[in-house]
Amino acid sequence: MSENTRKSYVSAQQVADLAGVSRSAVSRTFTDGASVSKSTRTKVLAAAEALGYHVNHLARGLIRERSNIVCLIAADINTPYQSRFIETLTRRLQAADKVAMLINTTGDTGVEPALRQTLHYRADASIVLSGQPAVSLIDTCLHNGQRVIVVNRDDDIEGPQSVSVSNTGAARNALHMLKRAGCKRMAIVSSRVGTASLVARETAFAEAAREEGLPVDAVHIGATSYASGAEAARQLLSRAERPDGAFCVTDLLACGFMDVARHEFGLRIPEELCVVGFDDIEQAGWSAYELTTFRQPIDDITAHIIALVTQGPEEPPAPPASFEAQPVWRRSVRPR
Amino acid sequence: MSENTRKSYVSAQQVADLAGVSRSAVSRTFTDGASVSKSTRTKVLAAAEALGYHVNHLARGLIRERSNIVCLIAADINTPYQSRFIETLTRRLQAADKVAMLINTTGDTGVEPALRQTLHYRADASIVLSGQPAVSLIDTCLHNGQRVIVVNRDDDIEGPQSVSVSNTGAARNALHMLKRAGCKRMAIVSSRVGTASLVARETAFAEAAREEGLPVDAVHIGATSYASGAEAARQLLSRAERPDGAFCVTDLLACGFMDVARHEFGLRIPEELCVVGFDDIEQAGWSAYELTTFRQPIDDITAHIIALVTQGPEEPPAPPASFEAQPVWRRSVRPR
DNA sequence: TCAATTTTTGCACAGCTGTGCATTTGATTC
DNA sequence: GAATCAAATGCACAGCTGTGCAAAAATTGA
Repeated sequence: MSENTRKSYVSAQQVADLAGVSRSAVSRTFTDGASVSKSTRTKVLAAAEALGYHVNHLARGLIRERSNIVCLIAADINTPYQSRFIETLTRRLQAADKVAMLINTTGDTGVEPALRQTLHYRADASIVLSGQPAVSLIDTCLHNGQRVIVVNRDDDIEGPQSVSVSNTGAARNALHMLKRAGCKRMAIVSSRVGTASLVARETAFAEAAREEGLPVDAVHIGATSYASGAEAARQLLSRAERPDGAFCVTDLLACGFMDVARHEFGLRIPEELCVVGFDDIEQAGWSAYELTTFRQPIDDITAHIIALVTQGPEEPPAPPASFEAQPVWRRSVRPR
Repeated sequence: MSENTRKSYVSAQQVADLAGVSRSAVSRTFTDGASVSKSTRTKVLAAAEALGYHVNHLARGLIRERSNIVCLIAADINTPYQSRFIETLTRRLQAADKVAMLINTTGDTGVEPALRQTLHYRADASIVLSGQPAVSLIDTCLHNGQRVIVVNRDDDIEGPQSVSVSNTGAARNALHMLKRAGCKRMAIVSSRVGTASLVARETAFAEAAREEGLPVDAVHIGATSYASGAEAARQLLSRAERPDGAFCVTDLLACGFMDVARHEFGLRIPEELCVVGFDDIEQAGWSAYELTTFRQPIDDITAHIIALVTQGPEEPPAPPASFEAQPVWRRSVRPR
């Protein structure tokens, strides 16, 4: 007999029948602020418990304005920085009674189909953590009343809310750290991926170096990964005039860079080579690295994102928000 | 004039009106295998493009059996192992035309409300990556026709499909690795979190050591994290008779353990201390660690999960699947 | 006890789609 | 040009819920 009940989900009508009330009463029992008497409420709850009823949020989203679904569009989810971001974001979204749909744009699926997917599911908002969505598609989203929040992209796309970390100040600061440590020849370690924030860090650092009259060598290798940082070190450190100060635009690159510098070139850090990273991923604090870097204020950023997501549609769009990355002094740069 | 169109989503009816066809034609245009003439199809597509129409998957899920939503219930998402798992899983789910809902059970939200959430959204399946869902709730899921897939839990819960890595064989193998390397005093580094697979690894290792007549010291500290591994090293290595071979039930623990062993106790690895880990996270391959460990066959596991998710409801449930963790030799254990 | 007021309840509709069925359109054949 | 058949189309219903509105019930006050 339990076989035929297994077929499908239990609906509010079945609960109403069992409880001997109308379906409206069931609906009202599970709607905050609706008017139901105590006695029917308990009857309904008992019937729902017995049948294993759960409100169908898909149908509810059909009626209401909000589906309570928020899409996260991200690539390189297994990266320490991204995964921490996603962890924090999902936790806070849940606290705000939202549920996160995670769309991975790593493989063949680009950002476009991902963003289209969010429209299919009537998401309240889409948070773009990586990649560059086409403006036309963003327009479609906004046109359909869906919020689009773009994280860490400096480019000023008209329409979407944007949240970013100010890269320039921190990158300039990085140069001055290295200069004060006595470094004479600078290096920039970056990837081929032309992410806006990475490019911004690089150019700000290079410009500051030019102002100070310090030579800069920049390498761009593959993805923004440990392996790329390692390869960059092999290229940079085997040159005749090797750099003695390196700015890695990402901590992950810095880890690879430091490992090769130490284990393949036998260099001591920070005595012979100073390294500055960016992001303050967990590994930066591991005693194998003790990396001096800049901390992305993930708590502040995510808090602001949550505010954007939960604000009413009539409120005016907030101006692009920018947060400062704070320096974290460890031991990969010589003290003054 | 564009202000009032911004209000809400565009529906199939609007597209039909603009294209001059019936709403059914619109629906059929976006349904695979439905019968529509070429001319109306193009008319509909043009109108849809002009209005920015996207099929409402929420309403579609109301009609069809499957919502194409798959829920991932996970904790410690920012952990290297979990994030890699999630990355692979989301990618493959998307390739199978599913979309992943990520539910984070790290904070105050436990597994129970998470699993209940999956019922609310009529998920096709729930994949439980962490935590122990109550049997009654799993029953409710199955009763409602929702698949539940439990990953890496050894306990035999009746009902849900389960996929796991066989821990015992690998753990016994770990002991023999250390024994062949000449280690005399064994240590087990684990956490207080009594995850089934961690406990299984520990007990298997301990039993194998007992069979070989080798002494074993086990420590359990806090979460399964780098910091716990570090603290474990401080406790174990300051003892009078310190161990010379350590089995860390997780690579993350191993990283913390190795760092403290080297930088606080000045021990050389593998000359004075051999370390074996588990999982083969990315950091295990970094040259700061070169950790000998056991690789979780994530590709095989996720492939099997996808097969479970996409199989028809009438097919018989597959038996619990178990995969072997393969040893990965690096340099944290002395060669024979 | 009765009138007035508030609370509760049920009805019916809206929200958006997929699909069976009958009907119409178009093509093909003689 | 008529007949036959396949393909395409529109209608109407189902699927599950939230909510305005009117009716019913319960409460309050005198």
